[in-house]
Amino acid sequence: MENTEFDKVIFCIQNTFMTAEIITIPRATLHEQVAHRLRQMLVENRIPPGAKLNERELSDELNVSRTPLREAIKMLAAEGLVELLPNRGAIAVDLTEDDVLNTFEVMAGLEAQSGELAAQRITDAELAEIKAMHYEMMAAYTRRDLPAYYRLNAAIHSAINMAAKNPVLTLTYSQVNARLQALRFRSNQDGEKWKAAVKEHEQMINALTCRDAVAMRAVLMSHLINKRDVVIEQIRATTTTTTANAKA
Amino acid sequence: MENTEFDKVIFCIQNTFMTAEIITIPRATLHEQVAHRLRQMLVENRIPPGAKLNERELSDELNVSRTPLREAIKMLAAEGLVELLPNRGAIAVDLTEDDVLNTFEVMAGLEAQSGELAAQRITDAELAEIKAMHYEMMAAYTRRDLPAYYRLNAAIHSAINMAAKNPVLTLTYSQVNARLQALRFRSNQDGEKWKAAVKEHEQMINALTCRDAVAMRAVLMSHLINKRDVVIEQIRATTTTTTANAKA
DNA sequence: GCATCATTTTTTGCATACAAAATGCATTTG
DNA sequence: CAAATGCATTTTGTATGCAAAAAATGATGC
Repeated sequence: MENTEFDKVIFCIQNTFMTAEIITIPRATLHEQVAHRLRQMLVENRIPPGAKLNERELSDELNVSRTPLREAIKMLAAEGLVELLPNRGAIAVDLTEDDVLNTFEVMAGLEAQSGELAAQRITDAELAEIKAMHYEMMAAYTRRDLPAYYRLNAAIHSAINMAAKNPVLTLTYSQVNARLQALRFRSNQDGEKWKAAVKEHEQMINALTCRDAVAMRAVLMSHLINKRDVVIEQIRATTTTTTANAKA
Repeated sequence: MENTEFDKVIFCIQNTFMTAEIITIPRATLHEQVAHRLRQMLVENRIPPGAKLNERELSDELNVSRTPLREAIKMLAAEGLVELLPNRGAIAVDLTEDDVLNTFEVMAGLEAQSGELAAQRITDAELAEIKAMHYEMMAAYTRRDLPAYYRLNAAIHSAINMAAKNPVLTLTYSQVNARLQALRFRSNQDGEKWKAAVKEHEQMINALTCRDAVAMRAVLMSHLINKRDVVIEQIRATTTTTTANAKA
């Protein structure tokens, strides 16, 4: 049920004449590699929201023919990352404020359930690892190292998800989350919100330690609501400039 | 964000000589139509779980070339209805008992949230319509009209979903649900479970009328758990015969 | 008689070619 | 001068063809 994907693996072999040869071994099929790369480009805003996905351009850029590219685009459409306009190709999703609100509402429910189940099912080893990451994250916070903070934050949420021991939940979560990644990529929280987020993380660790499913649900619910507010603020602040940009 | 799909629309126009001409206007692109038809075939078990999707056979049967067929299959793969085996094509998902348990767990969370939000947001008109469908369903129950019961049951759950006023939730719900449809298609509940399901539906109506979000969550949670048990029982009962069938 | 290996056949994966639709532009016309 | 229409170009959608991988078949050796 899980779809593990990798980019090409570069292999170095030496023939009898000692001239190094580099051959590429596709780990997965071409359309899966393309889908993976497109996902990255979308999340990193290299393809901005609302932008058209020109098949010829992309196939040139990615060095594949249009066939696997189109297959990849169809997958992304099913995942909700791009929108398919009949006879007019695909565009990167451009979420309205309502879309973002609705998506966060679903995310909150999924995270809450994830935390609830994790509290019931987490092993001591898993909990220890999460605690370790939590302290690393606190270190990043005190140093105001935002990139490290984000990385650890994502890792912790992922670990909680794993502790819930439900692959379907994990998959559903990541699919819904994917659409928000593009937004979060550029989101910076101010000092006050950041402080609150850290406090919530401490509550999470406590709830997990006590295996308190109810508390865990409550904490994650409000945690997501705060995250939502941060993103919405960002959108409101940048919406005037970015929409003008996206149109161009 | 919503993907409405239709089959071909048959159009009748009369030319100046009064000879009726019939032209087909494809409402959606070919790959979308194919995806729609494949979905149906999977849900109705016309393609049984674990069966291979032979591209040539299917393209002959559906009268399309392999290209749009392959694009459709990629979409279904992203939706989780088929599994892609590199260089070996696609097979219809064959859920293990664990898969079913996990999927129902997620479904329960989504339904519960859906009900919770519906209790907060439902309009009087929507509630009235759901009540009407409920009474129709009760009629079908007393007549032991299983097909009508199922149809109304699905309609009610869909209506509750709509009342939650969150398209993202609706979409997520239907995607996760799609994988279970194939199982439910052949599931028959015994008298005792059926009676319990009907009782739960009455509680749902009450909770909705009182706009009691907490009660709604609780009812839908246990409702889904019971549904899960029915399906699991079915699987256990038929697993020996059907697996032998699927292999053949 | 069975297992292993080579060969043939089938099937998937990808690229290219062609058809249809949409877009942009220039010209024309009111 | 503006709107509309027709033409050219671009872009998407579908079909076909070819190459590589997997499956099936048959032959050979033990």
